[in-house]
Amino acid sequence: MGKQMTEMLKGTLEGIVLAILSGRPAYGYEITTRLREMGFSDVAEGTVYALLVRIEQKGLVGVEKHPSEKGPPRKVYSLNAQGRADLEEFWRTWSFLTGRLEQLQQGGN
Amino acid sequence: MGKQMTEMLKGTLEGIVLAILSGRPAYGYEITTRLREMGFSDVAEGTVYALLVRIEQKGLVGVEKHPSEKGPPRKVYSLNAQGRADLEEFWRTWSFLTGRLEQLQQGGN
DNA sequence: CCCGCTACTCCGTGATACTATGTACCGGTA
DNA sequence: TACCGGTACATAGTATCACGGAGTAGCGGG
Repeated sequence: MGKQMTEMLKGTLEGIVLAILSGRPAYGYEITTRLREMGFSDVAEGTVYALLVRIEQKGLVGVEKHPSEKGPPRKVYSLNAQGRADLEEFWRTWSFLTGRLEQLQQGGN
Repeated sequence: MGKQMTEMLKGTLEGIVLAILSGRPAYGYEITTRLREMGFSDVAEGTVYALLVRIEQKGLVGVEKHPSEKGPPRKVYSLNAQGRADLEEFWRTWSFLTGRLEQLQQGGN
């Protein structure tokens, strides 16, 4: 995708990852793969790892190390209470935004 | 609104302004006011002016100076062909994103 | 023995919004 | 007159976030 998508993902990607984690715990490489499968084909790996560090430092997730059969140990992230609260707040902000945009798209300005 | 909104607006605000201009030409101060009325209560004035300079330099809009009865002359921006194309591209990117997010919100992950 | 996949990390860059501040024009009011 | 508030635009500095690119490391297969 283009530059527009890159900019639009700012602030949204974090919510997307939180939403993914709300389903079940996951580790970085897995999350990157899932994002790619979803169609976010050029989300950079480094971006995802940096984001995970960020939400960990914000205290939105817990981390556990699990050995992998195929490489270095995985850092499995799981949403905690604060993370769930943050996700809800994200959805509120998101729906506010979609509401306004929908209005704009229908020529409602 | 909070910091989440600030981050989410990155990349979106430009589309929003283009959408506003697609209705009819407008000048900076007016756009800021309209954004506030829409609920984007803390979009900074400086942000809007910087954005307008940006889209002008990208060649998405035309500019005309009109005198004002109440202050300095207004710089009235109007969408040109390239701006309309950019706006359409914005809507495509936006609907891609909303599609994925909708899926995620319905626990579809 | 190297290649490719898995898995994580880090540094520098670019884009964007915010804060804060400044300039300037105008009308109303004390 | 002097000042204030609303109109209107501009800019310098800061923070955040995604990307590009490179590096480290474990593991299994040709």
